[in-house]
Amino acid sequence: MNGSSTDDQSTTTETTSTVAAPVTMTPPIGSAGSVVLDQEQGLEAESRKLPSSRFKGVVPQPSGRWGAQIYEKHQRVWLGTFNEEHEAAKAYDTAVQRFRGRDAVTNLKLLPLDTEEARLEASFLNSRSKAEIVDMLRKHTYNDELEQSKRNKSLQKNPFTDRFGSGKTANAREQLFEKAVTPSDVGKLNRLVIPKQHAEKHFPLQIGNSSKGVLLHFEDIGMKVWRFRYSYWNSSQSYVLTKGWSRFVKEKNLKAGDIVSFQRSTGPDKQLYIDWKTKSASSNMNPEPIQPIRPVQMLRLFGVDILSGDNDNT
DNA sequence: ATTTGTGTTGAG
DNA sequence: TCAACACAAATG
Repeated sequence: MNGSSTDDQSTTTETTSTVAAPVTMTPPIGSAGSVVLDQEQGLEAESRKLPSSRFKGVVPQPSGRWGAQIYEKHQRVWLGTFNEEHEAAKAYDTAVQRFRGRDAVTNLKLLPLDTEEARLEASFLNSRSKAEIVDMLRKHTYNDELEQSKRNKSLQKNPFTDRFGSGKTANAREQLFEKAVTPSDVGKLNRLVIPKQHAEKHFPLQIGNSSKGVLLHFEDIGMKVWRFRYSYWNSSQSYVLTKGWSRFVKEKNLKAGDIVSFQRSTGPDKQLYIDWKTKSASSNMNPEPIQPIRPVQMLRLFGVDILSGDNDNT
């Protein structure tokens, strides 16, 4: 049934190949019915015994392939069959993270904390039901769907048309507020003053945290995450972004009068976003654009996204 | 004709 | 919860 195609799941060089490519020790010759296989470690008497997998959630198949399964409430959930043992292990890893959370024990998956890849995949995982994830794994389409999700996310992040055009919020992000930065906001003070009105409305501080401050995560247009310390300064009775702010000013080459804007995801994740633009023109006028936006690429992505409608999501 | 993946059991 | 085993159901 799934003999070939849709094989592009892992990063290994496993290309599409039918069962006729047995690189491993498992001989796919004939089904494990009663075929006697000598040469196999001299275990003639147990020739029909299947080899155990060293991976959790992975079981051998009589065909020589590997099945993946996970248990939930005394019940097995089948995750599909795979040509390679590690492919099945990967499927289990994905499933177990969706079923039991980020801290679940996995077989192979390194847990690159704090990387954008990890964030995107975590977001993608939770945006789908368990059944949907299982379906993707069984059909070997999980990686494709994940990549497509990433593309959509990056499109969704592009606010240029929205904010410079009509200012309407058609995205899954809501505009919180904007501020024209002052000379001191981009100067040596290394801090951004957040107007009290907006600060108290959108970034409320706990009573205990007001002096100490909290760490806020913002994502920019290039999906780069910025971490700013946010606190209240009693001396000036103002709310400020301090640690981390100067790096943003430097990288974006912010000048006095430029506009910084803050958004927040309308979804349940409450992800915060930060962006900027020059006073009277688009940010493309930046002499050193670190994250150059290419309208051409954006359009191309749009086209691909719209045209690739061959998914059979339930 | 093959292979899947479910039914089932027993160990941990 | 987990995998080993057997085999009816599913698939080609």
